Amino acid sequence: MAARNKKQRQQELTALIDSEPFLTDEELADRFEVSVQTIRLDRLALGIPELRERIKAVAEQNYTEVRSLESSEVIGELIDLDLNKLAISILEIGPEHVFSRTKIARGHHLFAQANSLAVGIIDAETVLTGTAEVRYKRPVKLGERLVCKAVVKELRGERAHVDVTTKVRDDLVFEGQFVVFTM
Amino acid sequence: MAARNKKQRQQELTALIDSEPFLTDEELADRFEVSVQTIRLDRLALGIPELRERIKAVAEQNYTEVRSLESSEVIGELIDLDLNKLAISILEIGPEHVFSRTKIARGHHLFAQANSLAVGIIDAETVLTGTAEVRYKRPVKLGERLVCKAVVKELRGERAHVDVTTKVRDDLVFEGQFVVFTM
DNA sequence: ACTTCTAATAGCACTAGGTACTAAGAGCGA
DNA sequence: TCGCTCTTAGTACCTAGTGCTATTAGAAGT
Repeated sequence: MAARNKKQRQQELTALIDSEPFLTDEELADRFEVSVQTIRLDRLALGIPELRERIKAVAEQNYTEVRSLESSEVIGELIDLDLNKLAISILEIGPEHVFSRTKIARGHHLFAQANSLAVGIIDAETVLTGTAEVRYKRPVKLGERLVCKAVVKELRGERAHVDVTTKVRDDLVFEGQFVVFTM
Repeated sequence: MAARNKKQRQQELTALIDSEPFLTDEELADRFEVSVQTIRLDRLALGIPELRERIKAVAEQNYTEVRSLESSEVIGELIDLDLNKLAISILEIGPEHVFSRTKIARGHHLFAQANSLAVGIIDAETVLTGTAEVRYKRPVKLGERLVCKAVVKELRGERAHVDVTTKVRDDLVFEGQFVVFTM
């Protein structure tokens, strides 16, 4: 690896550990062509914990968060719910939601937020999506907060029509009509 | 903790470590009221790795699973790709994809597989979803293998129409029309 | 040229949570 | 009593560190 000064090395160190948390000080020292001690001093200066703590952090994160993020009933944070009428959820776009190159959110996350809200708004044991028509109005970038609003337009028997709009601040980024069924 | 024989203790040990993998030998010894050495012998006999390896395993699971599940370019396994023409991917429905109560796959996972394929099929740096019209034909259950096929119907300038169908064996479960844009 | 400062390096003692191995005592059936 | 299992104890060693001190290399100031 090319020579660099302290500042640059520390920046790159932060980025590297962020993307590959499973590297020992020794492996890091090899990559940056400095001694292990230098890496330790850098970590100390940057407040980066040791390997085992990093591994533990990743493990604990998964152990609790992932399960609730991907398997929870509603994608995002449910902040208002009036069953069979209206629901609002908020989803903050993090690195796991975006194309790494462009930092633009992948479409299915907006769909997931909207779909799970359209399903969750209906007061029934089992609700499944029948059809959906969605339009992406503008790209959503890393760090933006998606406010998703679902409104029940029609509710007849086991079929419901739900309109969903997603905004960033007052900017419409996504809208869709969902037809969902209860069983 | 109540006294027990070796067999019972080892059974309970397996169960305990399975549900709480973050316990040290010392903590385990306390719980079972035996010496640390006994716990070590038990782990050895049962083939249970040490704490650090257990933590690492949990961490690696998340690190690969989450990245490949949530952040990979195509959701599912890409098994055929003819750019700007046709693409096929396979997604096996696991516990993380279903409503825990009904074991039916949540709609947005089928959408995600279809959407990411519709985007990935186009030969361009940046491709974004414009609109989508999707229909869910029948519920998909835990353990089923979704075979998703995307076909480019029209490609004019920066806009493309992609038809997507998803089947379980020969059974159509999902179909959609996507309009995607290149930038 | 000499001092001063910083960055980098080296060495040592110590820690947690182990592995691998040896040794020894308790309890029990034949 | 012998033989056997189970349990406990102890030692040496390992990894991936922390924390501290001492030393060296290079650049900057005067």
